[in-house]
Amino acid sequence: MVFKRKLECVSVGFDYPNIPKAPRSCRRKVVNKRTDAMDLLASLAGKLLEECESSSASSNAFEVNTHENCRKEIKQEDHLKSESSDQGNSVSRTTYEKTCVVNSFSFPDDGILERTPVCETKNVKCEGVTEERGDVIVNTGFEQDGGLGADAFNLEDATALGVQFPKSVCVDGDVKSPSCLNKTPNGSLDRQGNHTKLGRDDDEKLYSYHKFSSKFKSYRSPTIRRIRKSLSSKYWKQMAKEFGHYRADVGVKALYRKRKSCYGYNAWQRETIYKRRRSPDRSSVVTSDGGLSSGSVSKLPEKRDSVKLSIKSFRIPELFIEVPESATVGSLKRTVMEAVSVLLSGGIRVGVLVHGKKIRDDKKTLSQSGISSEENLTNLGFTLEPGPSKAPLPLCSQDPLVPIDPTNLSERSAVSPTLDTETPHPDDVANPGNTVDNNHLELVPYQKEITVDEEEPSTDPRALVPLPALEVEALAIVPLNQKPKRSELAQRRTRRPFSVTEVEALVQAVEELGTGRWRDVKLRAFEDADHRTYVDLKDKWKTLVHTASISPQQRRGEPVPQELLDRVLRAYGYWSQHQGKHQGRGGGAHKDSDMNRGRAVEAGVSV
DNA sequence: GTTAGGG
DNA sequence: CCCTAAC
Repeated sequence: MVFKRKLECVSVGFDYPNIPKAPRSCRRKVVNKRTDAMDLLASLAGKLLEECESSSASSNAFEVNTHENCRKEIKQEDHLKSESSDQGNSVSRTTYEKTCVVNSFSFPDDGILERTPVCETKNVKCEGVTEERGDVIVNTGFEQDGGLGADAFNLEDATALGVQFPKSVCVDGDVKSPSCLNKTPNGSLDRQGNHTKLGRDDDEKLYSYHKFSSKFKSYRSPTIRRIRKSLSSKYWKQMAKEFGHYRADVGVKALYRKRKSCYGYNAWQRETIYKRRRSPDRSSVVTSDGGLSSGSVSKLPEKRDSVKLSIKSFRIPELFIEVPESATVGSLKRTVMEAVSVLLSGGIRVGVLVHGKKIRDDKKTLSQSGISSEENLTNLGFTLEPGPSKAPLPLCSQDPLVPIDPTNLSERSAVSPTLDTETPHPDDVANPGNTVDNNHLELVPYQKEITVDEEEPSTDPRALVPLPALEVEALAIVPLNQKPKRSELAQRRTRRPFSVTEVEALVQAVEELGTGRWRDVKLRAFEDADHRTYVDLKDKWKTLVHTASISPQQRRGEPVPQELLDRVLRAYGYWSQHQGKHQGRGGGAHKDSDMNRGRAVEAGVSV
């Protein structure tokens, strides 16, 4: 149900503000938001795989057509075979094919492609290191030259390409431009085709993200569903881990919401397809290249003096949370969730730490900053700093390293949560398989999602960037929603079913006031019920009418006396025919007498 | 701030 | 219950 509609926006993906249809202003905002950092990170992550692929691919064939307007038509077909051995004993060998088709990429600037690499450092290595500075910490682990495999990632490439032009993501497979959807070769809308193709390999995790304009909302792709289902829980859990106690399900939900409003706001039609797989060593990787990197990779076959690193995890900054002891764990989770959300919604920046010292000069090269084989890089770290990005990620930045100004000090994100210690939150339900009442229905899908495909513990210490997290976040930032309202991340009010008594009072009030004066109804019958807003009353009335219209067998929840339902129907019918007549009139004039009169009439006519 | 509706 | 468009 609810899930179904959300299915449309299922996953994930990096969203890039290059959709033709999107108002410039919107796109701009995207960039200014979390997009900055998240795009960057996402892209970095993406490069990881790119690196992997380029290094393990037995063959690569690209075809890049450059049009005037810096439009790239990239087609890529890879048949790559990769093999590697686990650190353990088993040796896994994976063979897969890769088909990549990228249509129409727009770049704001030609120069970029030709830009020369700036990174001059040599391969360096070190094991995962954690730097803590009170900010968000990104653990980095430099890898040896040798056993990089998929975990290696070329910063140079990433920054030079993916980071700045994250047009699409390609993980081991199809690459699609967000705009592909709208621009199939024949000019027609094409959603199905690619999806279908994507689902062929069970070993791959596919993500599809749809943003539809309202007129496409009814679209339901079986393939999409499948893709959705294939979403492995471990990734969400991974995200949860990476982001502290971030609750994946809630997070997803919140994001859905956020997106939902976004979609309503802009009628975009976009699609980004992700293919995800487990790299030989079970690390999760993703590439983000927008096709551009693909082409470039072929151009820059040999990149010796590069720095390879992997970002193992992200940590959130210090969060201050205060909850009463009586609060439930679920409440605590939500609180943390909210805190994190607030943090993220406030924008984040990326900082680079070397030996615990922040490198503020974005112009410096890595080697100049002390990031090279000559140095002990165990102290290299990245920080995600809270606070609005004051230096929007320039699409054509000439700085390949850290496009985001990392100068500001971290800020604290304090949250003074309002906890409810009432009914356990649906998310607290331990067993997803359990039947839950309507209230929880909406969340069930997520629970399921999260428990599907749980076979792999994902304990690989080298786990890379929390893919899902990035994807989700990347999505979250796409928003065209100017002001990330706090409500977006606020928790939903706890459900409080109307009691028969309340229904009675409501019916009574509506009989007297009609169905168009909810504020009055509120004042009259629920004056002291602070938790009942007039909107609630209106909604309740709506459901009451519905309930009264269906057979008793179909009704759920605490049964409402038939007598009351009859009154509901009666009042409904009455006021339906007396709308303009009585509505808008001053207060209690048409009261019972009116209603009764009307009732009598109705009774005589139709009841 | 309210209303009316869709989700 | 939430979210929005329209008032």
